[in-house]
Amino acid sequence: MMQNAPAQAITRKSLHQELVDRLQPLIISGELTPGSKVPEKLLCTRFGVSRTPLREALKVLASDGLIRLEPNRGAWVTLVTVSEVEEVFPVLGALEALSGELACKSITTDEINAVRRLHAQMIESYDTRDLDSYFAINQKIHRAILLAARNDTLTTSCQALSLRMQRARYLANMTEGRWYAAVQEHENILKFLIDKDGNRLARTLLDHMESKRVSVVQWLEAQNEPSEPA
Amino acid sequence: MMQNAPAQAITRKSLHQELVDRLQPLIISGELTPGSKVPEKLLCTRFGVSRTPLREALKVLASDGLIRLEPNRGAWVTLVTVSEVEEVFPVLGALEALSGELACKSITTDEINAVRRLHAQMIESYDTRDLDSYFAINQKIHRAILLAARNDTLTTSCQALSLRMQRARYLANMTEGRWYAAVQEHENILKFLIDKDGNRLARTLLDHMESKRVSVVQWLEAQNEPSEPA
DNA sequence: TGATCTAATTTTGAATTCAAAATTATGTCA
DNA sequence: TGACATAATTTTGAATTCAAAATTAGATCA
Repeated sequence: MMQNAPAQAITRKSLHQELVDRLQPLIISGELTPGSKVPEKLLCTRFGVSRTPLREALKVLASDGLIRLEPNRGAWVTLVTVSEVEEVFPVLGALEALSGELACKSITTDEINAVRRLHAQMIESYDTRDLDSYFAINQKIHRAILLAARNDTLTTSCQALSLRMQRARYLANMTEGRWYAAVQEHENILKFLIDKDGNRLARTLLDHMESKRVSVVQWLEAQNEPSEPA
Repeated sequence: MMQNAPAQAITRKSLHQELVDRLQPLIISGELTPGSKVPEKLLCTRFGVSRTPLREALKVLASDGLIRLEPNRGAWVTLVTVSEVEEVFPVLGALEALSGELACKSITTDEINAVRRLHAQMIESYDTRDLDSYFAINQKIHRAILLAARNDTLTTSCQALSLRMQRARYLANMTEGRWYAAVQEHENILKFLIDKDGNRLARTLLDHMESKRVSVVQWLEAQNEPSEPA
């Protein structure tokens, strides 16, 4: 069995890690429906692997909070709840603030220029109201600052929590007002980064995250009560 | 096979989770020698399980940074390096600071009193120079504050990073001077918690962590160059 | 009809098996 | 003897197998 390789068969490096990397986007994009059961058999077929490495990957994803394992009942894609958002954003805020602080100490001129370019592109996406592009570039900016902090542990922790929140991100269609405010916040982020003003950058990133939290929670709450028309 | 249960056989709940919980202490205590290979076969025998659940557990521990998986070469117990300590402590500092801030908002009188009692016990351990007991109670205090913050995500993140640093903790036999200073810091921690002064508590926890970082790094560096007698 | 119990089926958890890779042991030749 | 190549052994990675648990389907009876 398993002689003729299926469509998306995997070969390189550790299989379970490869599977973790492949499953994450499926969860974040919502291709695996939040709240639904993880279709173990289907995924095995899709990736052309047996249950053993897939289940190893599920254990890792569970420890990252992207899925939940119910003993003898299988794996379930976790839902982004209001209480989870209320929990994760403050932590993410503290970590991003730290990343800003550290980045100001180690960032190079080239890296600052790279962020400058990303910022310009992001403004362009804002002007043309291209939300997908805006989100993608936004992410890159935050990641660039994170990498400039030169702290792998920080990077890993941030990324893990970000992933969980990205499940909400793709839904959170911002209001015009919030979007404008976010762009203003990013102007300050860029400014303080250029100035290498760690304190102010940290504070701005924290506030930025807090605003995002409010916005995501509002959106989630609106979603949860569509059946209450005054 | 596996009919007659071995010495420490496991039965309840998810086997891989149980194994994660059992392996963590072995790693932190140093019973599994840092830098050495994880003896897969031996552990299977010891816990009376097959390789499948054990290997699942190893994947999870690897994603927590307690072990390192080398494809086709097996699992290795990670060493606590200076660069890792330099990375993890600042992150842990930011998270503990946040925990202090949040704790001041939600902690109950009962919980404060519990911390007060723990503090008194810790002072007792200090007076009798009982390092093991001191460490254990110290941990409990930090954990009590963490729990008072009412943020599971924060708790989980902190615990994970703390675990990694505890591998160093059990070695880091503090100097008399550092120990005294740490106790003073804890006096302030208790004071600001009672006052519910979030800002000052956060700042103190951050400084406390920074002092710890310096102390652990010094100790590690002393360990690494025992072969340079001036 | 519908509630409840039982049997069949599916899914899950974990042991076992098997092939591939790495390690160790052995043999050869300078 | 000692460097190198080759064979035997062990270890690893992943598929398969098998028992236990959960789910579903079907039968029984009020």
